[in-house]
Amino acid sequence: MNHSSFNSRDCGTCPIRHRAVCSRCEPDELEHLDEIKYYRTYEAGQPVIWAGDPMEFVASVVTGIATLSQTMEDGRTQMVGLLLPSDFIGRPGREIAPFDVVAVTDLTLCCFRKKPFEDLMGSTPSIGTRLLQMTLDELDSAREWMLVLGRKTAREKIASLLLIIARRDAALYKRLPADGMAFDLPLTREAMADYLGLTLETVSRQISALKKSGVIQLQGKRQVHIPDLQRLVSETGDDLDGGPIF
Amino acid sequence: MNHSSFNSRDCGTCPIRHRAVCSRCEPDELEHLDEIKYYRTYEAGQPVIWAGDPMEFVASVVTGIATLSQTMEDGRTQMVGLLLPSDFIGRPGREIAPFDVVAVTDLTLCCFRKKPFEDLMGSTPSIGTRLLQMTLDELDSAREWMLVLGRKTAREKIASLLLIIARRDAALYKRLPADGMAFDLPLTREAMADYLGLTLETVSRQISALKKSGVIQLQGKRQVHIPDLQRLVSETGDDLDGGPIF
DNA sequence: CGCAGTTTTGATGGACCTCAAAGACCGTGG
DNA sequence: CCACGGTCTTTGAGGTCCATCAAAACTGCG
Repeated sequence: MNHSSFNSRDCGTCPIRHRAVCSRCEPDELEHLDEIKYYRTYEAGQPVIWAGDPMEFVASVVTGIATLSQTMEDGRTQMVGLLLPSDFIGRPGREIAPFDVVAVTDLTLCCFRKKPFEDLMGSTPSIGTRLLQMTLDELDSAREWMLVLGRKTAREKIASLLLIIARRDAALYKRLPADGMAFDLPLTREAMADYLGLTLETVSRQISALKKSGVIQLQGKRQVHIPDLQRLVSETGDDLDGGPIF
Repeated sequence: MNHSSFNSRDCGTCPIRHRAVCSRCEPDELEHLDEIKYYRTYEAGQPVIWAGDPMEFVASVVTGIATLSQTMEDGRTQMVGLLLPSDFIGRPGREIAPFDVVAVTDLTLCCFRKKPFEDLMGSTPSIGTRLLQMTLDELDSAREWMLVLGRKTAREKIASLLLIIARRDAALYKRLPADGMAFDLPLTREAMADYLGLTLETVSRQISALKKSGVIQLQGKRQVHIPDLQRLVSETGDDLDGGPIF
């Protein structure tokens, strides 16, 4: 995957133009956003914000992946979100960041200082509307993930994560997820463990087990091949007839 | 606790007037809402919506408590939210309910048919703004709960739940949570287990253990007394110096 | 090659689940 | 009043899944 930084400064050619918080904006509204936006880049592994820090800006992920996570005093950590291109970071009306944000791959953000963004939101309903829609979707996703964390077995958790990544990967390339698809795992075993509420050893063992039973195939440590998507779905424990896979 | 149904039809005396989705509305805006609102009541235990059902309305909880939950085919269930007075049910722009909603106590909802509500949202920015704020708060809560589900021990989970209920109970009566406070547990052991990702037996055992070590005292099965709030906080595993308790 | 970071694999133990039964609580009806 | 049934809760015994501790294998890189 190519995570080279995003160079264009033109919203018209922006890769997340049609999905991000600005996607509902008219050309004249976009101009206002354009005036106050600026880009920031982070290398893989770099922190973007620590929980408790004051947040001077809000931002959209343009390219790359970041994680949103929480850490307890004794070091236990739980990832609470995976931030992909078009996802929004920060919230209007909050001074302090509630969670850590860390770049997993090289990362480009389209940033807005908080105050000007809030002002613009007041005068541009389409931004608030879109942000509400995105936030409601995020809330549904978070609640679905609560089922994974609270009730699924380690094997089901791994299958659920693989399916999510497969779907997002397919969406990124504007295809439907299908049999025979392959994708890169953008996360280390430890990051997967933090997402799933497991240890990295358990993650490794369950991935090996899924490989052994033929649900997935691996090329190296990170490249995953799905021979039978329905098989993977059934391993998640989710309802099979719950509508379309995507 | 008295969950007698809410009788008044006047927004001015509505108990959730200052916290619900309508809290930012001006008097004239409130009139429009008033015209399209209607009340529905449910008895304890009754379902409000099943996941997959079409949703004809959105609503605010006026009195009582409801749960938002998800169930797998084999019966494993996970509660994903606790709906208290002023909380909002449903979302504009979605046809199908993603989760089950069940009344835990007797429940009164202030309902709006979806289409008129959406129309009103378009012309009344203060509703959308407030709904965005509430949704962002809900999202933060959901993410905090993910840490509980993914990383906390059974004992820490119980303590976390008791603390949340203690805070909400204090907020309801507009007091600060304090030493010596007492409150009713509105949930059965099974409902607590579904919230915490545990079995009801484990919930029962851990409550007994907390009682035995003096962190809580019980009057009957449902009345809880907290002799030392800091003690309870420290049992949650959360950061102690993380700002005010409430 | 040697080293650091990541992943795999193994051995062991413990936290929590499962199955089972008894006890507490509460409303109903004899 | 007390017996009765239903629901909720507690307690016990045993098993299992996953965490923990430990070490080896793999990967990429100077």
